[in-house]
Amino acid sequence: MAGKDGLNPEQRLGVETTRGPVLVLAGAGTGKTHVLTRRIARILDSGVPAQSILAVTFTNKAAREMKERIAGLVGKSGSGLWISTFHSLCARILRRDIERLGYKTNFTIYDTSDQLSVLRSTLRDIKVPGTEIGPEKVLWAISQAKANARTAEDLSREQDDGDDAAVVAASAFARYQEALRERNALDFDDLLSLAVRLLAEHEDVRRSYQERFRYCLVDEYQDTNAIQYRLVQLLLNPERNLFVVGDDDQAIYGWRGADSRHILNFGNDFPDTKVIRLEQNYRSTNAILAAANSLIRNNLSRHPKVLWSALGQGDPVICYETPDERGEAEFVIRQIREEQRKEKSPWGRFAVLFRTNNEMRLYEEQLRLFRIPYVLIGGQKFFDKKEVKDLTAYLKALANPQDEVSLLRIVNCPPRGIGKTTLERLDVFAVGAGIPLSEALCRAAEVPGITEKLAERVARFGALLTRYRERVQRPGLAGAMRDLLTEIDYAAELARQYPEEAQVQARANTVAEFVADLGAFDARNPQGGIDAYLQAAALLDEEREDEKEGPATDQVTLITIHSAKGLEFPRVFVCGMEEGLIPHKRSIAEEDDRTIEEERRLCYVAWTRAREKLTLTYPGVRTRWGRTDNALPSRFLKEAGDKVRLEAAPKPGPATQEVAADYFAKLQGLFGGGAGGAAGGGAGAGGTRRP
DNA sequence: GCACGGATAGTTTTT
DNA sequence: CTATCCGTGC
Repeated sequence: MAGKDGLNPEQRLGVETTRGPVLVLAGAGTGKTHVLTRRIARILDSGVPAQSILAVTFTNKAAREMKERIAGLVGKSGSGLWISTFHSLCARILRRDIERLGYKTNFTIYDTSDQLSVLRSTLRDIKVPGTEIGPEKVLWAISQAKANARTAEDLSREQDDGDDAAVVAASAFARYQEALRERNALDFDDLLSLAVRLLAEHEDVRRSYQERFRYCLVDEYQDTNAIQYRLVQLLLNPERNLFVVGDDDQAIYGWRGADSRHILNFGNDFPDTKVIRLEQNYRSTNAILAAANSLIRNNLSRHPKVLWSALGQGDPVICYETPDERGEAEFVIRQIREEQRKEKSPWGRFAVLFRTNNEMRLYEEQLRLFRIPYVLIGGQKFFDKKEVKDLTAYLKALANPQDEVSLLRIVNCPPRGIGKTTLERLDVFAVGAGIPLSEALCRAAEVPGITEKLAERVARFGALLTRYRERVQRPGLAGAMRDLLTEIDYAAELARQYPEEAQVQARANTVAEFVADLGAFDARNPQGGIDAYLQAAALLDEEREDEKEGPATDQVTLITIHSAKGLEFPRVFVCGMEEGLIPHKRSIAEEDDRTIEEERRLCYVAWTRAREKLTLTYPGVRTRWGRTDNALPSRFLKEAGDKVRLEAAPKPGPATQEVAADYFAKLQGLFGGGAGGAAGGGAGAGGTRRP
């Protein structure tokens, strides 16, 4: 029952309660972003300056959306608001005062592969006895520790559970951290933990932020981890105008250290908390909500809520069993095709949700077969592509001379004949002289054991870096990059690396895109600043495809449940509703109620993405890694009781016979008559990929 | 330094 | 099954 201000009574309470601690329990689709943005607008209206308000989100997308919606509400008076992700907030704080922690302000942000190469060399150094544990697992444990606000000492004190990775992590942690510091580099977790350390240890810094941010708002509070929780506490001043929004039923990032106890115990942290429950859902039909409600009721640790909607009963939720996973994909895509034709429904209304990325392959195949436009969300990110990594490594090495990881990445890209032995000698020399490796390159002639010819090659590379190091400090990054690409003849390097012309072309396009991205940055930032660019690049995952997208794009969405959180679609299919996937095998193995509850929440998130109609499917048998196993319907289907009907998927009727013939013709066309070939990778029949 | 072959592991992934 | 990583051999 919305008032003329467009708010229902609970939402209005959330908007108007601007003082003191407030917890908004916002069920799926209950308009929490609406409340957040309206509340910020209200605070601004009351005369509070924009720079006194801080709103923190988890994703860039959420931050962007919030900014846009506030701009729509208050226009220019919203400028000066701090609306950012946890990570970019911390990067901003650190950029200003990180020197107090022994880093320089031109620090580099390391991604996972950079982290791994640091860790690999750390592990090599300490040679932990009898460990065949992959560095990935160790890195995972270290990251987990940082997210949980644990120090290296905590970790070595706690290694009781017989987890090998944790034991190795305990001994490697401190040295890994020191290696990062030597390289003047931070990993993603450090952005948070160092910002927290800065605020905790330096009262004047803490004070200045506390005085500045008189109103703090946190979105998706159920996903905060220990370090984020501490950050929020440190920013809070005695006024404690803290407003958190979240839904404990949608906490699905426990495996990354998120702790839903933060939202469950918020009232204990602040005994005078005002709790507001948003239970009116504006998204889904009651058939969908009834199924979701019956499911989530089975979780014990939660704030009880029951969603309802005024949108009518709607179509029943049905779960279809198909013979196998191929039949499942065929069934779902056939369903989409028929509905699209019958109801003249745009493709963009449909989304297919999966537990894992690799389930999507068969669906892609089907979509291509029928020339249906689709978008696959959650594939390889722009900044994860090899070419982009190579080029950013150049920029990183130029920006931060201590960044050895990036330097080692580019030293032989393209190959310069500088081998392992040479690099070792250079390293020994650098350590002895107390200079960074990048500087040692220029003095290769002084390094013992390096032949004159080799030394010249090394020095030439060193000189190249020195030259561009100066250049990138000035504006015009795109121009610098273009010249650099020409100078190192990166085009030839691509041709050398990839035997197929199409591959070379695709990679070259990515490179062009990267240069264009630099150009866009130059335009936005006339003063230049490579440090600013790299920081933005590390924290913003580029969604340039989105800009072009607009209303013209009309495509079916294939997406994992995790990335679908926060999104909604009129017509949703959730596939692979079987034991072993939802809930996942590894969660079942842990036989811990908490993990099974998280799986249940994941399922809940999936189901509540649907506006009009929700359909579930699972295959009777599934072939995975060459092994065919019977699949059992997910326990969650039974938990939903009669709110989800179980049926066998109907076979294609006679009406679809002609389509089947067409299908076969296309199949032959695709494989050139021979069956069983590769479906052809890369961008083909209109499928697009986006981060 | 590079190319190839064998071994290995494969849930989710906001930054 | 397949993508990726590591080690070996040239």
